[in-house]
Amino acid sequence: MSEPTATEALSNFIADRITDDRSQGKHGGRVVTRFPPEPNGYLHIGHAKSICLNFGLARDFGGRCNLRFDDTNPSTEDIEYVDAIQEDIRWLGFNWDELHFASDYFEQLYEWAQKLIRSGHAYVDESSAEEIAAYRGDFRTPGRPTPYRDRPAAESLALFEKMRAGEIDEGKAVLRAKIDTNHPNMNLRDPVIYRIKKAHHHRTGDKWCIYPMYDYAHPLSDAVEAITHSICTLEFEDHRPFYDWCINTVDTPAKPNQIEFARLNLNYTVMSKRKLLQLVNEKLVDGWHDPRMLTIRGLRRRGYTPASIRAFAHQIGVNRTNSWIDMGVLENAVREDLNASAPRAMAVLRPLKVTLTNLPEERACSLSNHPQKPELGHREVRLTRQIFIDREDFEEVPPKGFFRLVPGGWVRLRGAGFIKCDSVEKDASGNVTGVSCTWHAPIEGNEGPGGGKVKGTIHWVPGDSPAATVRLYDRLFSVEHPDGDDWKAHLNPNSREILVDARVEPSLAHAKSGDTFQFERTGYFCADSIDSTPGKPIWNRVVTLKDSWAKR
RNA sequence: UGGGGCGUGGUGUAAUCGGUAACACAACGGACUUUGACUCCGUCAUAGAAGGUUCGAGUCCUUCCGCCCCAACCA
Repeated sequence: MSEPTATEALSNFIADRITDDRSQGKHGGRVVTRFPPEPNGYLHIGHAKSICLNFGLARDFGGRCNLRFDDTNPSTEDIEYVDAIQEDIRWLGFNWDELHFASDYFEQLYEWAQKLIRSGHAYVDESSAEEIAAYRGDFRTPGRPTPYRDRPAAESLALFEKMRAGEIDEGKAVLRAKIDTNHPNMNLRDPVIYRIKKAHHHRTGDKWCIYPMYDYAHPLSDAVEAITHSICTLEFEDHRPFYDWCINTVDTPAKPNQIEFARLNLNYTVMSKRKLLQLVNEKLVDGWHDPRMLTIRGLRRRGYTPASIRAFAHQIGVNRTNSWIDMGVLENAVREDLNASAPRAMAVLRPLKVTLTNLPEERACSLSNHPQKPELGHREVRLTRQIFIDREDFEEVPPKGFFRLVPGGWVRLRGAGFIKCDSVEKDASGNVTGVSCTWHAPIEGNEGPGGGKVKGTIHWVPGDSPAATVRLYDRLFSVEHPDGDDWKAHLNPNSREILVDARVEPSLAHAKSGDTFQFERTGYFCADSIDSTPGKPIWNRVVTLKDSWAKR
């Protein structure tokens, strides 16, 4: 297995900063990161970037990395996701040091909120959501205090207790941090830190009916775990002052620091949970694990390897610039990994019958399982009197530069000698239904049967090869940036083509779910983990091979 | 409009007291090849713009320009 980049130490501005912090003795020299997903959806390639960053940094600096579920909003979260997320992280090849849930800290968070109230840093506001928004103002309108801002701490304390006790209806009161109602940074205009939600929580059940907001729960959860470097995406940048406010005002023993980086943008796909959910709900794809989805599960089923995703994350780097990564970079990462590891086999996607008129008898041909890895051995493929080749490897009137099978020309048969097309059979409407060829045994050296070099080599399978279902996957969208209201109109109608009469080498019948092969000259294919049946794998195309001929 | 960020080739990432613009992907050209794959070789940027400081600036200063984020009781 070649995995040169995935184990290489991370080199980016965050790693630099950690190095700095350590040299200054910050955080006692410790490095503790965390990956904090909200369990309200499945992980996707964008999360993979964050996972590789957080776990990678901990690895590189001999620190630790926790998995913490940010489960502060019971109305959107579900246990289904917490299980799936853990499975996906492990599959990617990472292990967390500690597993936590923000909900484990609810009691502590509540006490800290009381402390804030007592010290005059928080108050219960009984304004409605609309009123709060109105009083908050906007970029051009100054914010103002609501009538409840200066109520006595004791009153807020009592009301906060009533909120917890379920004696106040949803929407009738919230706890707000008391900072500055007219701060230029909107996030500091007395942000809400607790709201009433009479919802069942997947872990705490009905114990709570008030839930902390992310902006309050996150920094304090980090502090509880003594996280040193709390890495998040750029949109939280102007929340950082409040992050620091929480840490400093509550005055937690640990003082974690938030560092932001740019989230991953990939073209020809969508990344937001909202849109992915919509694709699933509207059945535009076959669920979260559809091989076309860039969810971790989708990628896994498609045939992407963990190493290839790690290599991709490493290659794209980390910085604070909003940028778009070309889908080709991801595709190239699997190609590179699979080229090194996947055994070779032959499969004919669109079969064309070829009769070898002069073949005396069946012939056993020995083919290498990997050109660069002799240790993977050889396999036997029978050359039969009738074989299949791919339709696109034959042209009756070849374009210039075509060096596959043509009438009267020799072409090499992978591992099985040469053939020359003598005649073409057609149906009534003129479609080619088969060709007849003269076969010639393999020849040592560079010369072909007719003298001179034979440039082309094509793949083939025996005439009695079983039919197999092969699914050719392509990018989900046909435009680089599917956005706007009509983003779904840009779904690629050809993102999946199902071939039910492909012919694969008989040996492939024994492939297990998840096994991946390179079908020579066509691409990498993975035996589907859900739809395959014993002895009859269904093949998913992971990615094509590069094809400098097709480009012309 | 107030606040916060960002701007190096087609794409992404580097160059950490200012000193010959590096690496990868893509593209193009070539070599090799029983996968038109792989591999190998070569070509491909003067830095958002304009000024300034300096012997010398992507790196410092000034002024513009462009793009992104923030006005949920979401995260």
